[in-house]
Amino acid sequence: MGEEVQLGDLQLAIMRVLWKQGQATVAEVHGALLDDRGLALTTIATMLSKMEKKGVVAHDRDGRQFIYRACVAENEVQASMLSTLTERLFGGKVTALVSHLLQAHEVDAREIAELKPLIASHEQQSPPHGPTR
Amino acid sequence: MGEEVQLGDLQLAIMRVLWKQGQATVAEVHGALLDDRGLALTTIATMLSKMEKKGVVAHDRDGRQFIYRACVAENEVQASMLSTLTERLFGGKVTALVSHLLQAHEVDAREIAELKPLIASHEQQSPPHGPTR
DNA sequence: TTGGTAGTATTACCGTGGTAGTTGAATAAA
DNA sequence: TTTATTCAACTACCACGGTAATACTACCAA
Repeated sequence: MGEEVQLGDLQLAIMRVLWKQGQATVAEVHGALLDDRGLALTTIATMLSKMEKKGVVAHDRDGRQFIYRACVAENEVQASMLSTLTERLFGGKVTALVSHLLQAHEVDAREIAELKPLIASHEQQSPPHGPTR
Repeated sequence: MGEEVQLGDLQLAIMRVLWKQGQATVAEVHGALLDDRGLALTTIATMLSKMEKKGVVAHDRDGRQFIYRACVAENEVQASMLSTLTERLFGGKVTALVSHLLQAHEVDAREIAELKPLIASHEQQSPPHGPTR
């Protein structure tokens, strides 16, 4: 592990379609993003090409259509990008990140209520795995 | 508010120096980053110029030296970049972000222990401030 | 068999982050 | 006063994300 996957905004949007759909043609991805972004179909196609060169997606063909699928898991990308951001922005301290979230009112009472059981469920085990990095 | 400040890796590193120091000359910033990055002094100077054009730093002069200082608060940048990432990666759901952190073992028992009081202290008040965005 | 259509491939362009050499000006040293 | 040094300014690249027009190709229909 440790792929260091960093994706841009459009790339993430495309990945979200593939993650949700499992697989999709260029036209399907384009359709899924059209309302929010109104991009040309060739833009999506070009981006998918670049992403394939990068190794984050791959395609099979069905006749002349390309069927794209994700090659990296959502978890993986989340982990990679979030840890990069935590490093750059909070000196690698996850607690500093969460602390900021709370301080900045980014999370309200309802969300705190949702969080508490989540934390509780992870409280007891969590193996002693040394320094995070 | 709502500045939408997005900074790159080097830019963040430079900002951290300014945030810590309060202000610094080009040479001082360069010195502070030299061990980790070994960049040319002109690289730092160029970057600071670009950052000034962008409005995130400003300078006064002391003789011929430039004294740079941050124009955006650390909190502000953290909020902006984190919320962008949360939007792109977790569909805007902060709870999904935290949930990922826990699931991915990015946070160990010690950190959870640190987090609990933080959360508790924000549990009661947190003004009814409607939808976050 | 020829022409339209659907779909990918190629090419191009912009903005920005990152990196740094070269130039020019002002000050300090000789 | 001339020279050397120290800055900042200017210029130049490269990579990459994003955006899209145009070119090519294979299939389908008339």
